[in-house]
Amino acid sequence: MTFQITHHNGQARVGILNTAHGLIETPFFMPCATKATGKSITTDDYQDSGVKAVIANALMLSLKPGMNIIQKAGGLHRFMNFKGIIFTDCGGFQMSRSIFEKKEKNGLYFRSPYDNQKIILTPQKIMEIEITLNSDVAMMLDDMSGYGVSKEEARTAMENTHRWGKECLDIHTKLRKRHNSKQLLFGIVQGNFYSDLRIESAKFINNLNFDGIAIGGLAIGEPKEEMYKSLNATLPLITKEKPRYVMGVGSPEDILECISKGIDCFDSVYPTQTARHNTLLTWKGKIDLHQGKYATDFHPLDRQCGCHTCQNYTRAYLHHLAKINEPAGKRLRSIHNVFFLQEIMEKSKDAIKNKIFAKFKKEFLKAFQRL
RNA sequence: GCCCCAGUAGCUUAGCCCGGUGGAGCGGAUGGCUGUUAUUCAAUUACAGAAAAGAUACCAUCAGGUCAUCGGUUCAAAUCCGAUCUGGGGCG
Repeated sequence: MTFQITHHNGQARVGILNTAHGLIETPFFMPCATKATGKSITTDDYQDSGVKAVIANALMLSLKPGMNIIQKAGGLHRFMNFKGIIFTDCGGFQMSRSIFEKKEKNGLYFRSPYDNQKIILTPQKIMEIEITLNSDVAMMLDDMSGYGVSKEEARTAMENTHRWGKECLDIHTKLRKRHNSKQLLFGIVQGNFYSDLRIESAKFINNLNFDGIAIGGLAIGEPKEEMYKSLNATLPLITKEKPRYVMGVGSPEDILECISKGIDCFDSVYPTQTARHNTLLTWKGKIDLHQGKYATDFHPLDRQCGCHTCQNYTRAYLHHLAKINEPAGKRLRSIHNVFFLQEIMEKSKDAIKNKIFAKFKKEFLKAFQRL
């Protein structure tokens, strides 16, 4: 059995996802390892911070170091020495980046940022890449339209996503057999911020035989109400038996909100990117390390935190590292934020098991707004 | 005692010559970062390519100044004039 729900608390649930590299309890949060590493943070740092799963990017890895090197290394896990579970994203999100050129019915066209080579990402190609990476969960190729596009554009993107979804599924089934792989394949719901498209997409993707269902195209700069509106339109149409994944979320507030709606998987650059920009997450709110008041604050970032950074360094020291733009500071900050998010997930799971998730969420949000 | 130079925001400074109520950078404050191509500089090596892209030292908003002091000239002074104070240098 791929996924089993073990506890319920309202819509929120705890479950177990069974993958080629072991079991993982849901809900869980994956920090990014886009290019087979976090930015300014290592695989070890992730593991020491309690990270059980990361998400890497198939498109970026296929460009550098390239598939043959990862194949020679014995797969992505061995290459980056990660002992947990790896999701691979397909590259659909990179449509929002400047390397994206255009899309056709057959796939997405990119330019390599390394050498300007033309890259065509088709369902066939991306499935081959992801099987070769030997990640635990592959994401199908999707067409992600940006925030604010017209309904026609959103519909075209959704239709591409649906067509590619079916193709990915067929190709993946064959490849999985041929490679004797246990890799899972997740579908992605699109539909932009049009509720009727979301509903149509949710029905379509949900009816295909994916191992899990992701909701894509959210957390891309839209107001929160828009995001929740799309999410609310989508969720009732997605089977409760499969793991549900909201791509790109995010902030502690959004994650807790999504958990309460029954989401099981998350990924985001949020903890690491904000850490690099000197915003630290604590149980009492966000800290901007730039602020002069921390120059003489010889307490840990968060007294309740058990992370490597809080166990060993003071706010004053971290402020100093921030002021001199020392890369070591980025690492220490990233470690803390990543650990913090893992703690939120652990506490959320405990709260669901004890049937007090709503209370936990309310108390967290109250405290988190305090600073 | 005499002569020269300097004094503009917490710091570094633009403006002064040719008067029209002060700009910037750093620093400070408050927000923001949500499926991460790309932090900066220098050097070396290898590879790719020959033309794009523009970020992680980012973005947005905001607050700091009786322009050393006192006086004069003028419709108007950071700006011109005089004196004083402070700091630096030189000569006795």
